[in-house]
Amino acid sequence: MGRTGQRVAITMHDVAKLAGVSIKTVSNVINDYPYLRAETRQRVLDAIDKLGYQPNLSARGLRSGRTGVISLIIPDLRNAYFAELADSVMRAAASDGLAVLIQQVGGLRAAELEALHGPRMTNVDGILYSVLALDDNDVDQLDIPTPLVLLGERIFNGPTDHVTMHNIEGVKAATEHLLSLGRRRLLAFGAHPGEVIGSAGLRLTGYRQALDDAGIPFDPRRVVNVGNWHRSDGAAAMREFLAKGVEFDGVVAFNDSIALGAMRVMQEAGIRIPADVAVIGFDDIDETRYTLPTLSTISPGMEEIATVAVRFLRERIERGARAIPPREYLANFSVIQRESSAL
Amino acid sequence: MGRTGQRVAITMHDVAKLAGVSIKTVSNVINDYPYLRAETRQRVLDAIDKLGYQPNLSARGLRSGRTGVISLIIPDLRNAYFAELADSVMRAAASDGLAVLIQQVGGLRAAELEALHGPRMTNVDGILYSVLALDDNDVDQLDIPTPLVLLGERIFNGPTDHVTMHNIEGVKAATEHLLSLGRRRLLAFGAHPGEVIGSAGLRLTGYRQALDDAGIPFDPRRVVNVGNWHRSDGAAAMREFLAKGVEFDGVVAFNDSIALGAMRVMQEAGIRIPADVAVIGFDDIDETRYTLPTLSTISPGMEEIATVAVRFLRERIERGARAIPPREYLANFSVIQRESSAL
DNA sequence: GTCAGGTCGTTCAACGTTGTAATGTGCCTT
DNA sequence: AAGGCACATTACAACGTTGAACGACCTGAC
Repeated sequence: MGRTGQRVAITMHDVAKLAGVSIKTVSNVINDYPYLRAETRQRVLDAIDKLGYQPNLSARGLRSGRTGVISLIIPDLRNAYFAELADSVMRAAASDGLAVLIQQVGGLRAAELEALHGPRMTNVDGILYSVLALDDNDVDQLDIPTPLVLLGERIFNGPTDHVTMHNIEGVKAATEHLLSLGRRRLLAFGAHPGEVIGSAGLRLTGYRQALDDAGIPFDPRRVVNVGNWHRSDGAAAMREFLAKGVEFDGVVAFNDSIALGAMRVMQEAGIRIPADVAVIGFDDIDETRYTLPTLSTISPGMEEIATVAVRFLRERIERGARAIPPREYLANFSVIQRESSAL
Repeated sequence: MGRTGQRVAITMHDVAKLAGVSIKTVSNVINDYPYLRAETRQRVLDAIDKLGYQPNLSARGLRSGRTGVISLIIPDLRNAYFAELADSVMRAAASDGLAVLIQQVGGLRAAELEALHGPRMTNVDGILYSVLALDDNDVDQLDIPTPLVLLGERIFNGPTDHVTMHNIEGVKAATEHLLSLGRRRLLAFGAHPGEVIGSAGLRLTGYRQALDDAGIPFDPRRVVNVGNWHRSDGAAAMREFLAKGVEFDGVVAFNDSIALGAMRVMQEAGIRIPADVAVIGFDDIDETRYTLPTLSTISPGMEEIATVAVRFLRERIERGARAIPPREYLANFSVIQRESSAL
């Protein structure tokens, strides 16, 4: 195999010679071409077995234009939500025989663009892109030849499929859940100032809708900004908020990680959960089942999102990147009540 | 691009024509061939820019035998330890310009073998393999033409590099730490019956060595088996153990996840941590900093492991899979004391 | 004035596979 | 008996790139 001469791999030629057929017949066997005598097929399979032949995927990729690999662009695997998303996507892809190349872009604009436009995109059949840095103004950046399916809340009405969750309705239901417990002074925890679209913007809208519907006045002092959505950011934001002395009896956190960070800080401060403050998060990541107290949350239907996203992408790969008009899919969510919002 | 005619990509030919040079010169520009007039190089770069040319990685991979992709074989991204490992590996690889193809094998023997021997291995420059299902008896399965570096505790003395952590010494230090607090009735939490090598076997050895050195008799009743090492397994094992009524005042858990599951169950049962029972885990996953109480643990030097593993692999890729005799590397560990074992 | 050696660019073939089209077979139909 | 059709296999070229080798030009040294 090139360069230094080491690694001389077995090719179709070797198999063909051993089986006494043409190289194309070997190819036909591998690709399940129907018109093959059973005896010929068997002879080829035996030769493949004997030599331990494995098709060269680079060559196949070059010739056929298909690599059997899709890429998944996400900010960061250290974030439990994305680790779980990656897991779900990989399992959905595996059942279609697709491998997944994960590209961590850390929420950096340049890195996201590179993943979309860089050379690696020539090497994958399609891209699953969980948008974080780009927004609606960058829609033309999505006009690439590779089949593409969007995830996340940053871009709606893009030129291609978009699979996402009920952000507004989910947080609205979360808020209503805390209201139903009699809590009235709820924090919106995780806002991004000025953001309208995007997870933070949409989720804040859900919070406000629930308050409006219940006839409870909106109090901007109870909107807490949290820049990133890791545990440590939630902890820091809560620490700062407590220092202000604004009263509250419930927290609607915009994701689980910041809810857990905040919970930890509240407990340090002697606040009892749920007795003093009820908490609900968003995402239903695994660890919410094992914290003390366990965390109520919104399950956004991640498995469904992963399955549908891979299916949409596979359809675009098979029928052509532009052959299908853009689709929008919203997964079903559900409210999971646990100890942090028990009666 | 093949099949259906859509996606006609720009190739070196187009660039060459526009720049008025041969296609090989374009290749030379891209590959930083030194003997190029600055003016020629610029002309080519301009043409590349103008056309938006991106090299076809399948073709490059076929011709040169290098794809710029390494694969990382791990059991499961839902396990925080492996998600963090994957993150560290990907960042280390990215700084070498390598992409990472993660293969989740769920600890299944067949899946691990497929990842090692299947066709995908023809498509990657090297493999980072975190062994879980195979063991010392399978060493000959590792005799593959692709450069390979092993992680994990299942296979020592394999035919290739092995990068791992101080399991015995780490748990020994963890045990000594609890002993230094005056605790004497320590659980070894996470054993696998009969296992000698492998994380569970080695870590149990560390626990016993610490007891021996301190002259404390080993009590087999305080060895708790935990089949898998997810939070839920730790929770279930602790629930079962508490039912037995065996007294204890410390828990040496063989990883953080089961420590957290166990901690949660103990707290439900009214056990105060660390007042009644001190707890220490292993791995130093992110969430141990945010639980209540925060979890003391052994930091196994994961960043170092990832960096060294990628470096070893890169060296094997560059110099040939067999050109380097097997190396063994053990990362430095440290004891991280947090609230769960505070005085 | 010649030659060695560095500089700059080119030609050619090959990596291993699959799409297209063609070539055989045999059997059934008319 | 000739044509038609389903089956079975093959020859050939091409996918886009890079390694090997070579040629032409220039500079400086003797």
